[in-house]
Amino acid sequence: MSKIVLIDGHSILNRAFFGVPDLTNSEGLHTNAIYGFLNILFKILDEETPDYLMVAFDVKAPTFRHQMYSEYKGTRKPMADELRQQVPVIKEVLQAMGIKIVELPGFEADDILGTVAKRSEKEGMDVSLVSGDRDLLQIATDKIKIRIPKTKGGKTQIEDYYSKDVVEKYQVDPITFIDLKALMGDTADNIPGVPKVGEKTATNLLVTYGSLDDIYEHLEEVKSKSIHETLKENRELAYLSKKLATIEIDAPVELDYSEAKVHDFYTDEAYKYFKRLEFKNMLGRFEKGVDYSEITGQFTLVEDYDRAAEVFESVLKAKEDVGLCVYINEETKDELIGISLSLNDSAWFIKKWMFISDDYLISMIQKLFASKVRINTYNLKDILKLTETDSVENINDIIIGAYLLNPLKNDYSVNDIGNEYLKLLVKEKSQYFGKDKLFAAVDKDIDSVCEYACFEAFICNKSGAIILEALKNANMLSLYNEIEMPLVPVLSSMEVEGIKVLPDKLAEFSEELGVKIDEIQTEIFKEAGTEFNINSPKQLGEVLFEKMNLPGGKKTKTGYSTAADVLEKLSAEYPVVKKILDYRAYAKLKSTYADGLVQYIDSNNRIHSTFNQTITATGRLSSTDPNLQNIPIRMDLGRQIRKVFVPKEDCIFIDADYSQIELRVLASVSGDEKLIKAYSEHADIHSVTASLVFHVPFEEVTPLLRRRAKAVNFGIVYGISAFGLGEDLGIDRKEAQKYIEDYFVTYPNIKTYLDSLIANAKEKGYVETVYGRRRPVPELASSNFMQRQFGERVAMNAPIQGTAADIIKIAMIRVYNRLKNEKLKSKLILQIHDELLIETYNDEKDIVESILRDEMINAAELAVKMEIDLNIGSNWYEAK
DNA sequence: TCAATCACG
DNA sequence: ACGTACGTGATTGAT
Repeated sequence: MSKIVLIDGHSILNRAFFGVPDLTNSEGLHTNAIYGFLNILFKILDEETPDYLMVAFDVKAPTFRHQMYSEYKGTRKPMADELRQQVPVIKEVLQAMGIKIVELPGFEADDILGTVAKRSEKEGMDVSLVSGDRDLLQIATDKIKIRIPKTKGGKTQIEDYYSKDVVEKYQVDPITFIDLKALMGDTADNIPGVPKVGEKTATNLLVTYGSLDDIYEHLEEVKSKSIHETLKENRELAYLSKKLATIEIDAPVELDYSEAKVHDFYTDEAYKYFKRLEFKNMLGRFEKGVDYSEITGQFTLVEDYDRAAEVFESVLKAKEDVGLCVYINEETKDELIGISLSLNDSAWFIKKWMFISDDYLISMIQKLFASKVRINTYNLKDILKLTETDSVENINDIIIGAYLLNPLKNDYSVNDIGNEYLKLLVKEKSQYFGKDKLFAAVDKDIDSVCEYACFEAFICNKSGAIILEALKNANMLSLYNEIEMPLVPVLSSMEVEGIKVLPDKLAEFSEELGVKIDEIQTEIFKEAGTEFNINSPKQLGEVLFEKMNLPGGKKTKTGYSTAADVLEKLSAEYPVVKKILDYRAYAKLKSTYADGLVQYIDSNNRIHSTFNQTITATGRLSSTDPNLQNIPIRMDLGRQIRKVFVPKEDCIFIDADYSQIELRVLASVSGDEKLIKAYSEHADIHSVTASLVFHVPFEEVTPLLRRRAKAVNFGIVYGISAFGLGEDLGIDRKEAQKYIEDYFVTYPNIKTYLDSLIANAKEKGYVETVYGRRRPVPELASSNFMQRQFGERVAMNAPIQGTAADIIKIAMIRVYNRLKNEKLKSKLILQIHDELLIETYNDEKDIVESILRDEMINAAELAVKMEIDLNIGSNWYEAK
């Protein structure tokens, strides 16, 4: 049986426009709706493999509905400019792809679609009708499927409705669905006075009486007086509304199926459009990929012990690379589902089952890791938690390589890597399993699990060598082999160890904060003369700036800004504002820290954060679930939280942090003699800067001048701007500009260095750290001034922040290896960008201290010596 | 899901 | 004339 897919062009474009965040190509053309439309189109094509395809659009000309009702303005709202621009472009793209577009003056797209759907059904075809508009549900039958895509944050989900699904969801059949819409009046917003009853009432009426006609026939039986009245008064309008909502299924469409036949859409002409629109991740579709059917033929499900043993034997003596992916039960977290292996063009999914136990599988992975075979894997950090090995020689982790090659992406899934490096397009996980987790899918649909897992191992394996080659070409092989890969077991261990907390103390904090919050809230309500949600910036803004008439205008898109810097300016004069700031501080502490951390405490009273190695643009780590890199410290109130983080029995904390690592990096890489000299003399760098920049003798540098110089130093590292510095210091832009100029006169090499970074970035398209880590700076090529400015700041900041990140990573590896090689029990448990925390056994205190000093200071050989501050304590508050 | 806010380096 | 400091993550309310 053949299948036709019909697409409601305008409604899908509309959906895409609102579902996809604003996108602009370098010509300044808005492309988000086109992008979203094509995403949906491709998803449908991949899923359905139809024989025929058509896209219908509305035309501007008046339709029969206008004749029926002169005020009719169409069922759709006027279009935003950014969307309107995109309509002709998507049509051109579709034409270039050779996709049939249907338009019919006098009719809306709905009518064309309804007509074609019904006719195709008669021809004996299966019909898929894709629309964002629920009005189309009236067309559904058991052969006509209405598909309603929803784009949420870039991901597309599709709701499917056959006639039975309409009944299930709305309790009425597709034909009666028109009556439902008519009663609710939401298909004809423009008609004044349409009887608007709610969905509940409308459904009840229809379920009780059958149809709109039946309702009016039994009008006297309708009990509710108000509903009765509305219906009675608006009878005519209800019927008009119904007529307008009814989709024409016999429009004079000239139908030639041969024009709609599905063929190779990936033409050269279309390719040019995709290039111009800058839809890079769609370009893969235009290139000849690996033949999908040929590969899946060599995927094998292994559920039998002997067979598993054979597979292991063959991969263990392999001369070529072996791909490995490991699947862990998402719920229990420490149980395997199975593993996939790949060798050449074959792959196996070895399911945990009977004699193929967790222990067996883990021991086999260990054997593989210990062998001479080069393994290409994915997310090694989690695998190491199972195998408890920390030698990563001969192991490639493609996620690490892919991140180094482009740290700006937010998707490093196996699929995405396959797409980028192998031009291989395979089904998404959700296309195999929907919302199911793997541990559930393994029982429901083992064949899909097998195919999915085998593809992953296959992709790991095939992309491994390509990624290594690309790293080599980018001069990042040593960064990869000597920093990023050796860091993997370090992070793995840190996550496994976790950090101990005192749950009772945490609860005590929460309690105290709760009391305080209640007190302050009562006072605020009293002073404001009204009760409202202080946590709602919207409500707070209204209370402060409208009801209480405080000075301070709008700042954000949505209304008044109530950010701390705005409120601080008011707090001196208005005590209530001070209280709001206090309330905020307490509320933040309670929700994010005191209460927020509780959910992460395990049975040993330890919290295991995740240290992400492939998130940041600069090479830093990030910490999530929970984030232990932003535990309060700046205010003493918040800092108290650190008292709940404690070392385990027989241990103390040793905390060491680099002193001004970024400024030292800057001094070193810029080669500025004055700065280097100041550091070599262990001088107070901010005071030195103040003295030189503000032309006062060193002894006469006041705290104010020092503070300003410090802000300038910070600004330099961030990629200075007069506005930003001015904002930070509360001085005007002119004065800030003067500071900056004077700074550059004082440290001319820094100016030269920063300029060279920008020039270099413009030329090469990226900046790099001392250790070769790259950050692309595409913003520098933007036609948008703001974007370019941003690009310049990024070009100045990334090498500095990134080099500092490289250095502490080296220190972490060295500290970790020293602890291990010297058979010490103490463990590295946290990294906070320039700080390391070691849970140190009392009897190892001296040696750990010396290891930390030694390895952190000597991690880098720069023109400026590194210094660290080291503290010891019985909780994290004391050790800092 | 997004925007606003605020915690950290 | 534009409208900004660099890098992150969690919580909240509003949609």
